Amino acid sequence: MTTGYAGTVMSKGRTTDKQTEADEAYAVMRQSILGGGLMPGERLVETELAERLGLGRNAVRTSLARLEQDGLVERSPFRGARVRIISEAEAAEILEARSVLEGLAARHAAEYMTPEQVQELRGLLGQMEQQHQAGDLLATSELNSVLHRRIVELAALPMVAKLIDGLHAQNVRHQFRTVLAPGRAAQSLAEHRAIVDALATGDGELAEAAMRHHLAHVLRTLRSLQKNTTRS
Amino acid sequence: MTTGYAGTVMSKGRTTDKQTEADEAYAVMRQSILGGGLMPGERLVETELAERLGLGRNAVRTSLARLEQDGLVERSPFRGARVRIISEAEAAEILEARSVLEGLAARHAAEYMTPEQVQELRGLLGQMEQQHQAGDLLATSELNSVLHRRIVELAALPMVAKLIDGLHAQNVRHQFRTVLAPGRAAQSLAEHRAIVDALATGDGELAEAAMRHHLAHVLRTLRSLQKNTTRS
DNA sequence: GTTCACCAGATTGTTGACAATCTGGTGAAG
DNA sequence: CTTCACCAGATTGTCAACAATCTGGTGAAC
Repeated sequence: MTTGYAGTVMSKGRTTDKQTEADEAYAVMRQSILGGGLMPGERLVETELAERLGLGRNAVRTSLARLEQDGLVERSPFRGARVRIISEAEAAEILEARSVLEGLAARHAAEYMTPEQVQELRGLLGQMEQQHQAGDLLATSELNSVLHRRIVELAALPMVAKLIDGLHAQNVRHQFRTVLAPGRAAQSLAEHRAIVDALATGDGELAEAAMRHHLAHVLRTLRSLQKNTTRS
Repeated sequence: MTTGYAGTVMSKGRTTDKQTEADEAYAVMRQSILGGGLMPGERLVETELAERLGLGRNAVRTSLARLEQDGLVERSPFRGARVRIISEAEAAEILEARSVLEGLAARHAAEYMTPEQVQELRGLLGQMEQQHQAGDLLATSELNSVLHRRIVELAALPMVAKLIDGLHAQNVRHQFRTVLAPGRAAQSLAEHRAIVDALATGDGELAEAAMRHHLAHVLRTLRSLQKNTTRS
Protein backbone atom coordinates (compact mmCIF):
# COMPACT_ATOMS: atom_id res chain seq x y z
CA MET A 1 0.00 0.00 0.00
CA THR A 2 2.10 2.87 -1.28
CA THR A 3 0.31 6.17 -1.08
CA GLY A 4 -3.12 4.60 -0.71
CA TYR A 5 -6.18 6.27 0.69
CA ALA A 6 -6.24 6.31 4.47
CA GLY A 7 -9.91 5.48 4.27
CA THR A 8 -9.97 2.70 6.82
CA VAL A 9 -7.16 3.57 9.14
CA MET A 10 -9.26 3.57 12.29
CA SER A 11 -7.13 5.75 14.48
CA LYS A 12 -9.42 6.91 17.23
CA GLY A 13 -12.10 4.28 17.11
CA ARG A 14 -15.09 5.88 15.42
CA THR A 15 -17.07 4.80 12.42
CA THR A 16 -16.41 6.98 9.38
CA ASP A 17 -12.88 8.12 10.14
CA LYS A 18 -11.51 10.45 7.53
CA GLN A 19 -12.53 13.98 8.35
CA THR A 20 -10.32 16.17 10.40
CA GLU A 21 -10.97 16.60 14.12
CA ALA A 22 -12.50 20.02 13.66
CA ASP A 23 -15.03 18.68 11.18
CA GLU A 24 -16.00 15.88 13.51
CA ALA A 25 -16.41 18.31 16.39
CA TYR A 26 -18.61 20.50 14.23
CA ALA A 27 -20.81 17.63 13.14
CA VAL A 28 -21.22 16.22 16.62
CA MET A 29 -21.91 19.54 18.31
CA ARG A 30 -24.37 20.58 15.66
CA GLN A 31 -26.30 17.34 16.03
CA SER A 32 -26.11 17.74 19.78
CA ILE A 33 -27.75 21.14 19.60
CA LEU A 34 -30.38 19.96 17.14
CA GLY A 35 -31.12 16.82 19.09
CA GLY A 36 -31.43 18.54 22.44
CA GLY A 37 -28.25 17.22 24.01
CA LEU A 38 -27.18 20.83 24.36
CA MET A 39 -30.02 23.03 25.52
CA PRO A 40 -30.60 26.65 24.48
CA GLY A 41 -28.83 29.05 26.81
CA GLU A 42 -26.41 26.40 28.02
CA ARG A 43 -22.84 27.49 28.46
CA LEU A 44 -20.30 25.87 26.16
CA VAL A 45 -16.94 25.66 27.89
CA GLU A 46 -14.18 24.76 25.49
CA THR A 47 -12.07 22.54 27.73
CA GLU A 48 -15.12 20.69 29.00
CA LEU A 49 -16.42 19.97 25.49
CA ALA A 50 -12.97 18.96 24.31
CA GLU A 51 -12.70 16.41 27.07
CA ARG A 52 -16.22 15.12 26.57
CA LEU A 53 -15.69 14.65 22.83
CA GLY A 54 -12.15 13.34 23.17
CA LEU A 55 -10.87 16.04 20.83
CA GLY A 56 -8.50 18.95 21.13
CA ARG A 57 -9.63 22.32 22.40
CA ASN A 58 -8.66 23.84 19.07
CA ALA A 59 -11.13 21.69 17.20
CA VAL A 60 -13.90 22.67 19.57
CA ARG A 61 -12.90 26.28 19.24
CA THR A 62 -13.17 26.51 15.47
CA SER A 63 -16.41 24.52 15.63
CA LEU A 64 -17.85 27.19 17.84
CA ALA A 65 -16.87 29.82 15.31
CA ARG A 66 -18.62 27.90 12.56
CA LEU A 67 -21.71 27.30 14.66
CA GLU A 68 -21.84 30.99 15.46
CA GLN A 69 -21.88 31.68 11.74
CA ASP A 70 -24.80 29.28 11.46
CA GLY A 71 -26.70 31.24 14.08
CA LEU A 72 -26.81 28.28 16.43
CA VAL A 73 -24.32 29.61 18.96
CA GLU A 74 -23.71 33.02 20.50
CA ARG A 75 -20.21 34.09 21.39
CA SER A 76 -18.74 37.12 23.07
CA PRO A 77 -15.02 37.81 23.45
CA PHE A 78 -13.42 36.40 26.59
CA ARG A 79 -16.83 35.50 27.94
CA GLY A 80 -17.47 32.28 26.14
CA ALA A 81 -20.19 30.72 24.05
CA ARG A 82 -23.74 29.60 24.69
CA VAL A 83 -26.35 27.80 22.66
CA ARG A 84 -28.32 30.61 21.11
CA ILE A 85 -31.87 31.13 22.32
CA ILE A 86 -34.25 31.72 19.44
CA SER A 87 -37.02 34.04 20.58
CA GLU A 88 -40.58 33.51 19.50
CA ALA A 89 -40.37 36.56 17.25
CA GLU A 90 -37.30 35.10 15.57
CA ALA A 91 -38.99 31.74 15.19
CA ALA A 92 -41.85 33.45 13.41
CA GLU A 93 -39.46 35.32 11.16
CA ILE A 94 -37.64 32.12 10.31
CA LEU A 95 -40.92 30.55 9.38
CA GLU A 96 -41.70 33.42 7.05
CA ALA A 97 -38.34 33.06 5.37
CA ARG A 98 -38.89 29.33 5.02
CA SER A 99 -42.28 30.04 3.54
CA VAL A 100 -40.95 31.98 0.56
CA LEU A 101 -37.87 29.81 0.05
CA GLU A 102 -39.78 26.54 0.15
CA GLY A 103 -42.33 28.15 -2.10
CA LEU A 104 -39.54 28.79 -4.57
CA ALA A 105 -38.39 25.20 -4.21
CA ALA A 106 -41.92 23.91 -4.80
CA ARG A 107 -42.20 25.98 -7.95
CA HIS A 108 -39.02 24.49 -9.37
CA ALA A 109 -39.88 20.98 -8.25
CA ALA A 110 -43.23 21.19 -10.01
CA GLU A 111 -41.57 22.03 -13.28
CA TYR A 112 -38.99 19.25 -13.35
CA MET A 113 -40.77 16.40 -11.66
CA THR A 114 -41.29 12.94 -13.16
CA PRO A 115 -44.45 10.82 -12.66
CA GLU A 116 -42.41 8.35 -10.60
CA GLN A 117 -41.42 11.10 -8.21
CA VAL A 118 -45.03 12.17 -7.87
CA GLN A 119 -45.89 8.62 -6.92
CA GLU A 120 -43.12 8.63 -4.35
CA LEU A 121 -44.56 11.73 -2.71
CA ARG A 122 -48.02 10.21 -2.74
CA GLY A 123 -46.55 7.22 -0.98
CA LEU A 124 -45.24 9.49 1.75
CA LEU A 125 -48.66 11.08 2.03
CA GLY A 126 -50.18 7.64 2.49
CA GLN A 127 -47.79 6.86 5.32
CA MET A 128 -48.62 10.17 6.96
CA GLU A 129 -52.30 9.37 6.78
CA GLN A 130 -51.72 5.98 8.37
CA GLN A 131 -49.72 7.41 11.26
CA HIS A 132 -52.26 10.18 11.67
CA GLN A 133 -55.13 7.73 11.97
CA ALA A 134 -53.05 5.68 14.38
CA GLY A 135 -52.71 8.79 16.48
CA ASP A 136 -48.92 8.89 16.38
CA LEU A 137 -48.25 12.61 16.19
CA LEU A 138 -44.49 12.26 16.47
CA ALA A 139 -44.21 9.89 13.52
CA THR A 140 -46.51 12.12 11.52
CA SER A 141 -44.33 15.11 12.26
CA GLU A 142 -41.24 13.17 11.24
CA LEU A 143 -42.82 12.18 7.92
CA ASN A 144 -43.82 15.80 7.53
CA SER A 145 -40.17 16.79 7.65
CA VAL A 146 -39.23 14.03 5.25
CA LEU A 147 -41.81 15.23 2.73
CA HIS A 148 -40.59 18.82 2.91
CA ARG A 149 -36.98 17.75 2.57
CA ARG A 150 -37.77 15.58 -0.42
CA ILE A 151 -39.57 18.38 -2.20
CA VAL A 152 -36.61 20.66 -1.64
CA GLU A 153 -34.31 17.98 -3.01
CA LEU A 154 -36.43 17.58 -6.12
CA ALA A 155 -36.13 21.29 -6.79
CA ALA A 156 -32.42 20.72 -7.51
CA LEU A 157 -31.44 24.09 -6.07
CA PRO A 158 -28.50 23.30 -3.81
CA MET A 159 -27.95 26.79 -2.44
CA VAL A 160 -31.62 27.27 -1.65
CA ALA A 161 -31.59 23.85 -0.01
CA LYS A 162 -28.70 24.92 2.18
CA LEU A 163 -30.49 28.06 3.25
CA ILE A 164 -33.63 26.14 4.13
CA ASP A 165 -31.62 23.59 6.04
CA GLY A 166 -29.94 26.31 8.05
CA LEU A 167 -33.28 27.89 8.89
CA HIS A 168 -34.77 24.57 9.85
CA ALA A 169 -31.86 23.89 12.17
CA GLN A 170 -32.45 27.12 14.03
CA ASN A 171 -35.98 26.38 15.09
CA VAL A 172 -36.22 22.65 15.54
CA ARG A 173 -37.15 23.42 19.10
CA HIS A 174 -40.13 25.55 18.12
CA GLN A 175 -41.27 23.07 15.52
CA PHE A 176 -42.67 20.62 18.02
CA ARG A 177 -45.19 22.97 19.51
CA THR A 178 -47.18 23.57 16.35
CA VAL A 179 -47.82 19.93 15.61
CA LEU A 180 -49.40 19.49 19.03
CA ALA A 181 -52.04 22.16 18.51
CA PRO A 182 -55.49 20.56 18.65
CA GLY A 183 -57.01 19.89 15.24
CA ARG A 184 -53.86 21.05 13.51
CA ALA A 185 -52.70 17.62 12.36
CA ALA A 186 -55.76 16.95 10.21
CA GLN A 187 -55.59 20.33 8.54
CA SER A 188 -51.87 19.97 8.00
CA LEU A 189 -52.47 16.68 6.24
CA ALA A 190 -54.99 18.29 3.91
CA GLU A 191 -52.57 21.09 3.11
CA HIS A 192 -49.82 18.62 2.28
CA ARG A 193 -52.17 16.77 0.00
CA ALA A 194 -52.89 20.06 -1.75
CA ILE A 195 -49.18 20.67 -2.16
CA VAL A 196 -48.56 17.29 -3.74
CA ASP A 197 -51.59 17.69 -5.99
CA ALA A 198 -50.29 21.02 -7.16
CA LEU A 199 -46.84 19.54 -7.78
CA ALA A 200 -48.42 16.77 -9.82
CA THR A 201 -50.05 19.27 -12.19
CA GLY A 202 -46.64 20.68 -13.06
CA ASP A 203 -47.93 24.20 -12.48
CA GLY A 204 -45.16 26.07 -10.68
CA GLU A 205 -47.26 29.01 -9.61
CA LEU A 206 -49.87 26.72 -8.12
CA ALA A 207 -47.31 24.66 -6.24
CA GLU A 208 -45.65 27.76 -4.83
CA ALA A 209 -49.01 29.09 -3.69
CA ALA A 210 -49.92 25.80 -2.03
CA MET A 211 -46.63 25.66 -0.17
CA ARG A 212 -46.90 29.24 1.00
CA HIS A 213 -50.50 28.71 2.05
CA HIS A 214 -49.43 25.76 4.17
CA LEU A 215 -46.55 27.53 5.88
CA ALA A 216 -48.62 30.66 6.42
CA HIS A 217 -51.04 28.43 8.29
CA VAL A 218 -48.25 26.97 10.40
CA LEU A 219 -47.17 30.52 11.17
CA ARG A 220 -50.67 31.49 12.25
CA THR A 221 -50.81 28.47 14.53
CA LEU A 222 -47.46 29.39 16.08
CA ARG A 223 -48.60 32.96 16.66
CA SER A 224 -51.81 31.87 18.37
CA LEU A 225 -49.80 29.55 20.62
CA GLN A 226 -47.48 32.41 21.51
CA LYS A 227 -50.38 34.52 22.67
CA ASN A 228 -51.63 31.72 24.88
CA THR A 229 -48.18 31.08 26.34
CA THR A 230 -47.28 34.70 26.92
CA ARG A 231 -49.94 35.39 29.55
CA SER A 232 -48.02 34.08 32.54
CA MET B 1 -19.79 52.48 36.68
CA THR B 2 -18.07 49.89 38.81
CA THR B 3 -15.95 47.66 36.65
CA GLY B 4 -15.85 50.08 33.76
CA TYR B 5 -15.79 49.24 30.07
CA ALA B 6 -12.38 48.77 28.51
CA GLY B 7 -13.63 50.62 25.47
CA THR B 8 -10.64 52.80 24.75
CA VAL B 9 -7.65 50.74 25.71
CA MET B 10 -5.78 51.13 22.43
CA SER B 11 -3.46 48.15 22.54
CA LYS B 12 -2.31 47.59 18.98
CA GLY B 13 -2.82 50.92 17.36
CA ARG B 14 -5.95 50.62 15.24
CA THR B 15 -9.12 52.64 15.19
CA THR B 16 -11.97 50.74 16.76
CA ASP B 17 -9.88 48.44 18.92
CA LYS B 18 -11.98 46.04 20.86
CA GLN B 19 -12.58 43.00 18.78
CA THR B 20 -10.38 39.98 19.07
CA GLU B 21 -7.79 39.18 16.41
CA ALA B 22 -9.95 36.51 14.84
CA ASP B 23 -12.82 38.95 14.40
CA GLU B 24 -10.56 41.48 12.77
CA ALA B 25 -9.14 38.86 10.44
CA TYR B 26 -12.65 37.80 9.49
CA ALA B 27 -13.77 41.34 8.78
CA VAL B 28 -10.71 42.22 6.74
CA MET B 29 -10.67 39.03 4.70
CA ARG B 30 -14.37 39.23 3.99
CA GLN B 31 -14.07 42.77 2.75
CA SER B 32 -11.04 41.75 0.75
CA ILE B 33 -13.01 39.07 -1.03
CA LEU B 34 -15.97 41.35 -1.62
CA GLY B 35 -13.82 44.21 -2.80
CA GLY B 36 -11.74 42.13 -5.19
CA GLY B 37 -8.48 42.18 -3.25
CA LEU B 38 -8.74 38.41 -3.18
CA MET B 39 -9.89 37.00 -6.48
CA PRO B 40 -12.09 33.92 -6.97
CA GLY B 41 -10.01 30.77 -7.21
CA GLU B 42 -7.04 32.35 -5.49
CA ARG B 43 -5.23 30.20 -3.00
CA LEU B 44 -5.37 31.33 0.60
CA VAL B 45 -2.21 30.25 2.41
CA GLU B 46 -2.53 30.66 6.14
CA THR B 47 0.99 31.78 6.96
CA GLU B 48 1.06 34.22 4.08
CA LEU B 49 -2.22 35.84 5.08
CA ALA B 50 -1.16 35.93 8.71
CA GLU B 51 1.96 37.83 7.82
CA ARG B 52 0.20 40.18 5.45
CA LEU B 53 -2.45 41.05 8.05
CA GLY B 54 -0.02 41.17 10.94
CA LEU B 55 -2.10 38.62 12.86
CA GLY B 56 -1.57 35.10 14.15
CA ARG B 57 -2.06 32.09 11.95
CA ASN B 58 -4.77 30.86 14.28
CA ALA B 59 -6.86 33.95 13.74
CA VAL B 60 -6.60 33.50 9.99
CA ARG B 61 -7.44 29.86 10.42
CA THR B 62 -10.71 30.33 12.25
CA SER B 63 -11.60 33.14 9.85
CA LEU B 64 -11.30 30.70 7.01
CA ALA B 65 -13.65 28.34 8.80
CA ARG B 66 -16.20 31.11 9.21
CA LEU B 67 -15.85 32.25 5.61
CA GLU B 68 -16.35 28.68 4.49
CA GLN B 69 -19.60 28.65 6.43
CA ASP B 70 -20.57 31.82 4.58
CA GLY B 71 -19.98 30.12 1.26
CA LEU B 72 -17.23 32.57 0.34
CA VAL B 73 -14.33 30.15 0.75
CA GLU B 74 -13.79 26.53 -0.17
CA ARG B 75 -11.62 24.34 2.03
CA SER B 76 -10.43 20.77 1.80
CA PRO B 77 -8.45 18.98 4.51
CA PHE B 78 -4.68 19.32 4.29
CA ARG B 79 -5.02 20.94 0.91
CA GLY B 80 -5.83 24.47 1.89
CA ALA B 81 -8.45 27.07 1.09
CA ARG B 82 -9.37 29.09 -1.98
CA VAL B 83 -11.79 31.87 -2.68
CA ARG B 84 -14.85 30.06 -3.87
CA ILE B 85 -15.79 30.44 -7.53
CA ILE B 86 -19.49 31.05 -7.96
CA SER B 87 -20.62 29.50 -11.22
CA GLU B 88 -23.13 31.21 -13.43
CA ALA B 89 -25.75 28.63 -12.50
CA GLU B 90 -25.16 29.38 -8.84
CA ALA B 91 -25.32 33.11 -9.47
CA ALA B 92 -28.69 32.60 -11.09
CA GLU B 93 -29.89 30.51 -8.18
CA ILE B 94 -28.75 33.13 -5.71
CA LEU B 95 -30.72 35.73 -7.62
CA GLU B 96 -33.82 33.58 -7.41
CA ALA B 97 -33.40 33.23 -3.68
CA ARG B 98 -32.87 36.96 -3.34
CA SER B 99 -35.98 37.51 -5.39
CA VAL B 100 -38.31 35.76 -2.96
CA LEU B 101 -36.53 36.99 0.18
CA GLU B 102 -36.46 40.62 -0.90
CA GLY B 103 -40.07 40.20 -2.00
CA LEU B 104 -40.86 39.18 1.55
CA ALA B 105 -38.95 42.17 2.86
CA ALA B 106 -40.81 44.51 0.52
CA ARG B 107 -44.13 43.14 1.71
CA HIS B 108 -43.26 43.84 5.33
CA ALA B 109 -41.76 47.22 4.56
CA ALA B 110 -44.93 48.28 2.76
CA GLU B 111 -47.02 47.52 5.81
CA TYR B 112 -44.99 49.40 8.38
CA MET B 113 -43.67 52.35 6.43
CA THR B 114 -44.17 55.99 7.39
CA PRO B 115 -44.71 58.83 4.87
CA GLU B 116 -41.30 60.25 5.79
CA GLN B 117 -39.64 57.00 4.84
CA VAL B 118 -41.49 56.97 1.54
CA GLN B 119 -40.11 60.43 0.86
CA GLU B 120 -36.63 59.20 1.70
CA LEU B 121 -36.91 56.44 -0.88
CA ARG B 122 -38.22 58.89 -3.46
CA GLY B 123 -35.16 61.00 -2.75
CA LEU B 124 -32.95 58.05 -3.58
CA LEU B 125 -34.90 57.51 -6.78
CA GLY B 126 -34.29 61.12 -7.72
CA GLN B 127 -30.56 60.72 -7.23
CA MET B 128 -30.60 57.57 -9.33
CA GLU B 129 -32.36 59.42 -12.11
CA GLN B 130 -29.78 62.21 -11.99
CA GLN B 131 -26.85 59.83 -12.19
CA HIS B 132 -28.58 57.88 -14.92
CA GLN B 133 -29.06 60.96 -17.03
CA ALA B 134 -25.47 61.94 -16.35
CA GLY B 135 -24.49 58.54 -17.76
CA ASP B 136 -22.69 57.39 -14.61
CA LEU B 137 -23.57 53.71 -14.55
CA LEU B 138 -21.38 52.91 -11.59
CA ALA B 139 -22.95 55.53 -9.35
CA THR B 140 -26.40 54.40 -10.46
CA SER B 141 -25.55 50.83 -9.56
CA GLU B 142 -24.29 51.92 -6.18
CA LEU B 143 -27.50 53.84 -5.45
CA ASN B 144 -29.37 50.78 -6.63
CA SER B 145 -27.72 48.76 -3.86
CA VAL B 146 -28.42 51.48 -1.33
CA LEU B 147 -32.10 51.49 -2.22
CA HIS B 148 -32.39 47.73 -1.91
CA ARG B 149 -30.55 47.74 1.40
CA ARG B 150 -32.76 50.47 2.78
CA ILE B 151 -35.93 48.63 1.86
CA VAL B 152 -34.63 45.53 3.60
CA GLU B 153 -33.83 47.62 6.66
CA LEU B 154 -37.31 49.09 6.72
CA ALA B 155 -38.80 45.61 6.75
CA ALA B 156 -37.36 45.19 10.27
CA LEU B 157 -36.68 41.51 9.74
CA PRO B 158 -33.12 41.02 11.01
CA MET B 159 -32.74 37.36 10.15
CA VAL B 160 -34.07 37.84 6.64
CA ALA B 161 -31.72 40.79 6.28
CA LYS B 162 -28.80 38.61 7.27
CA LEU B 163 -29.74 35.98 4.69
CA ILE B 164 -30.03 38.57 1.96
CA ASP B 165 -26.73 40.09 2.94
CA GLY B 166 -25.04 36.71 2.76
CA LEU B 167 -26.48 36.07 -0.69
CA HIS B 168 -25.47 39.47 -1.91
CA ALA B 169 -21.92 38.89 -0.69
CA GLN B 170 -21.65 35.73 -2.75
CA ASN B 171 -22.34 37.30 -6.10
CA VAL B 172 -20.98 40.82 -5.96
CA ARG B 173 -18.76 39.79 -8.80
CA HIS B 174 -21.67 38.82 -11.05
CA GLN B 175 -23.65 41.89 -10.13
CA PHE B 176 -21.61 44.23 -12.27
CA ARG B 177 -22.33 42.49 -15.52
CA THR B 178 -26.09 43.01 -15.48
CA VAL B 179 -25.95 46.77 -15.04
CA LEU B 180 -23.82 47.09 -18.14
CA ALA B 181 -26.35 45.43 -20.44
CA PRO B 182 -27.49 47.92 -23.07
CA GLY B 183 -30.84 49.52 -22.30
CA ARG B 184 -31.02 47.78 -18.97
CA ALA B 185 -30.40 50.87 -16.86
CA ALA B 186 -33.48 52.73 -18.04
CA GLN B 187 -35.73 49.75 -17.51
CA SER B 188 -34.20 49.11 -14.11
CA LEU B 189 -35.00 52.66 -13.11
CA ALA B 190 -38.62 52.23 -14.11
CA GLU B 191 -38.87 49.02 -12.14
CA HIS B 192 -37.47 50.68 -9.05
CA ARG B 193 -39.97 53.46 -9.38
CA ALA B 194 -42.69 50.85 -9.53
CA ILE B 195 -41.36 49.26 -6.37
CA VAL B 196 -41.35 52.52 -4.44
CA ASP B 197 -44.83 53.38 -5.73
CA ALA B 198 -46.09 50.03 -4.53
CA LEU B 199 -44.43 50.51 -1.15
CA ALA B 200 -46.10 53.93 -0.88
CA THR B 201 -49.57 52.43 -1.26
CA GLY B 202 -48.99 50.22 1.77
CA ASP B 203 -50.17 47.18 -0.17
CA GLY B 204 -47.85 44.35 0.82
CA GLU B 205 -48.90 42.00 -1.98
CA LEU B 206 -48.31 44.68 -4.56
CA ALA B 207 -44.90 45.59 -3.19
CA GLU B 208 -43.83 41.96 -3.13
CA ALA B 209 -44.97 41.50 -6.71
CA ALA B 210 -43.11 44.61 -7.86
CA MET B 211 -39.89 43.49 -6.18
CA ARG B 212 -40.11 40.00 -7.62
CA HIS B 213 -40.90 41.38 -11.04
CA HIS B 214 -37.79 43.53 -10.89
CA LEU B 215 -35.46 40.74 -9.79
CA ALA B 216 -36.96 38.31 -12.28
CA HIS B 217 -36.00 40.82 -14.92
CA VAL B 218 -32.45 41.06 -13.60
CA LEU B 219 -32.30 37.27 -13.70
CA ARG B 220 -33.47 37.21 -17.30
CA THR B 221 -30.80 39.74 -18.20
CA LEU B 222 -28.14 37.66 -16.49
CA ARG B 223 -29.27 34.52 -18.31
CA SER B 224 -29.15 36.22 -21.70
CA LEU B 225 -25.65 37.47 -20.93
CA GLN B 226 -24.59 33.95 -20.02
CA LYS B 227 -25.72 32.64 -23.36
CA ASN B 228 -23.71 35.26 -25.18
CA THR B 229 -20.63 34.62 -23.09
CA THR B 230 -20.78 30.83 -23.19
CA ARG B 231 -20.23 30.45 -26.93
CA SER B 232 -16.46 30.59 -26.99
C1' DG C 1 -26.45 48.26 55.79
C1' DT C 2 -24.46 49.87 51.45
C1' DT C 3 -20.86 50.77 48.15
C1' DC C 4 -16.65 50.18 46.29
C1' DA C 5 -11.92 48.55 45.17
C1' DC C 6 -9.55 44.55 44.70
C1' DC C 7 -8.03 39.79 44.40
C1' DA C 8 -8.15 34.65 43.23
C1' DG C 9 -10.09 31.31 40.18
C1' DA C 10 -11.85 30.14 35.87
C1' DT C 11 -11.98 30.67 31.03
C1' DT C 12 -10.77 32.43 26.69
C1' DG C 13 -7.21 34.37 23.26
C1' DT C 14 -2.54 33.86 21.42
C1' DT C 15 1.92 31.95 20.43
C1' DG C 16 5.30 28.69 18.99
C1' DA C 17 6.71 24.13 18.04
C1' DC C 18 5.80 19.60 16.22
C1' DA C 19 3.26 15.84 13.53
C1' DA C 20 0.52 14.55 9.47
C1' DT C 21 -0.55 15.10 4.83
C1' DC C 22 -0.40 16.73 0.15
C1' DT C 23 2.14 18.20 -4.16
C1' DG C 24 5.38 18.29 -7.80
C1' DG C 25 9.41 16.62 -9.61
C1' DT C 26 13.10 12.91 -10.26
C1' DG C 27 14.91 8.75 -11.70
C1' DA C 28 14.68 3.84 -12.60
C1' DA C 29 12.12 -0.07 -14.76
C1' DG C 30 9.64 -1.67 -18.60
C1' DC D 1 8.59 7.11 -24.55
C1' DT D 2 5.60 5.83 -20.74
C1' DT D 3 4.63 4.47 -16.04
C1' DC D 4 5.30 4.25 -11.45
C1' DA D 5 7.42 4.33 -6.77
C1' DC D 6 9.51 7.55 -4.02
C1' DC D 7 11.43 11.71 -1.89
C1' DA D 8 11.96 16.75 -0.51
C1' DG D 9 9.51 20.99 0.18
C1' DA D 10 5.49 23.25 1.33
C1' DT D 11 1.34 23.55 3.88
C1' DT D 12 -2.09 22.23 7.02
C1' DG D 13 -3.69 19.93 11.50
C1' DT D 14 -2.74 19.31 16.42
C1' DC D 15 -0.80 20.02 20.91
C1' DA D 16 0.83 22.24 25.06
C1' DA D 17 2.13 26.29 27.41
C1' DC D 18 1.51 31.18 28.34
C1' DA D 19 -0.88 35.84 28.43
C1' DA D 20 -5.17 38.51 28.68
C1' DT D 21 -9.65 39.04 30.32
C1' DC D 22 -13.85 38.20 32.82
C1' DT D 23 -16.49 36.75 37.07
C1' DG D 24 -17.85 36.26 41.71
C1' DG D 25 -16.79 36.91 46.27
C1' DT D 26 -14.38 39.28 50.30
C1' DG D 27 -13.43 42.88 53.22
C1' DA D 28 -12.67 47.77 54.24
C1' DA D 29 -14.59 52.53 54.19
C1' DC D 30 -18.50 55.28 54.97
